[in-house]
Amino acid sequence: MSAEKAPITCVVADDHPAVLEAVAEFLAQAGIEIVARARDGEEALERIEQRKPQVALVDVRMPKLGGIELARRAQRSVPETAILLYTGYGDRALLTEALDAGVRGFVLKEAPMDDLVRAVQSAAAGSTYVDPVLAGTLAASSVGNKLPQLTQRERDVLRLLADGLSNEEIGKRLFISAETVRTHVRKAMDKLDADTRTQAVARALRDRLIA
Amino acid sequence: MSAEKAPITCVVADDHPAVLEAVAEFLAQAGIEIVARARDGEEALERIEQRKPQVALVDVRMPKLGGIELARRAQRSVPETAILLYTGYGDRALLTEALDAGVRGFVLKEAPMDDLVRAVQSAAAGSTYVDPVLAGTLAASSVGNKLPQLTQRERDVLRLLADGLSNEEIGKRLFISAETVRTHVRKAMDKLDADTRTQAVARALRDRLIA
DNA sequence: ATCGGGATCCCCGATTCGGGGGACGGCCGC
DNA sequence: GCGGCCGTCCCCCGAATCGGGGATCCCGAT
Repeated sequence: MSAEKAPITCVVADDHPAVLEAVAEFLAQAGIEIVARARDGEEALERIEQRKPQVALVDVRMPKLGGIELARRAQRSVPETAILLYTGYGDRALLTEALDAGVRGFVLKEAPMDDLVRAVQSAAAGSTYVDPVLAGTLAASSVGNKLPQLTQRERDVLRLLADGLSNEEIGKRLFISAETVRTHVRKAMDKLDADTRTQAVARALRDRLIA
Repeated sequence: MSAEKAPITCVVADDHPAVLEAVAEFLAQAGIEIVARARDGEEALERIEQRKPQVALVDVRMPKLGGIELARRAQRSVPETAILLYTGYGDRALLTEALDAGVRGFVLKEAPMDDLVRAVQSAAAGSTYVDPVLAGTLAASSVGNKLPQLTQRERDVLRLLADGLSNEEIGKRLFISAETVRTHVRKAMDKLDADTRTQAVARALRDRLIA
């Protein structure tokens, strides 16, 4: 018994043609059956729902529908498909967000391509593959290093703060008093462990808590 | 006369193995001679200086040495090599910075791979290739929409500001007075057209003027 | 040689911020 | 039903910031 079991079925999605081709080609040569390719999130979701592959290897950043949201939806409609994220970088926010979106694995684009095969095989086998580098990040974040949870209101305020509005102006915009804005800002600063409102905004931006 | 002129020589550099393979493979099939491949900026620069290819297709973000800085150095040591940037996205900051770094072209990773060939050929022929999408951005930015140029000092100050330091603390850190810090902040605010220091930091972060 | 820009420093008055406190209603979960 | 979180609003006070001036020095470009 060697190469004669049914091949793993896989959908590949990436908005970069080069990546899409390379990945699909490589996996195919490794004996994995590429049942579909997609260039954006929506297309990927369609293909996954149509073909119900064992594995879907998707880019995180794609037009129309990002990898995370794609995973979230595919999780509901096609739970038997394991979603693997193919990402160029990994920060805690992405990691944790993807985790509870039901993602079954991470592969870094910097990693050797052989890792792709291992990841796909792991995912198909039901286990989870996480890139070693990301695993480190993950470990660090689970050892008490969880990133703060901002409320919607706090994000609203920080967002406007980042746009240069004063407390007063933000209050007018959100139909609340400047005092309340101050409260939100201070609570956000507290959560973000920031000494100044500016630092709070910078941290929120860097951690992608606000856009 | 068709396929029998000397092939264009090209170095390809990308830290993502998938991209590196795909691009090199594709260009090779298009009759372009790939004289070297590199996985990071330093390696790329070495290869370029050794092989002096007509074209070097390099990723913007690479370990050790980014594409822009690579272009800047290669421009001095090997001016006969045309540097093509292969980038996943294009914002004005990147575009303008790359332009005066001597970059000879841009290709988006989202673009069809055939564009790669055209870009390489254009670059080899001495002209400049810019991805249509980026060309749009470029046009928009040349119609008075140029993004601000911050001085090193201004970036330093904004950087520390983003870390929550006060003027006083920044001054201590940079061995200048808090008053001078204020001046830099105000000039940066001025350039960034920001109403508050917080907005200045947010804009600088978003436009990647500071990290 | 002049001119501009960058970096440095200073003063002022008005406003805002940071950090502390308290308060009230609503909603959700236990 | 009660505690806890969220969102809202208010007070005080000292410190910092804002926006507007002006000033000096040096270097590189013209």
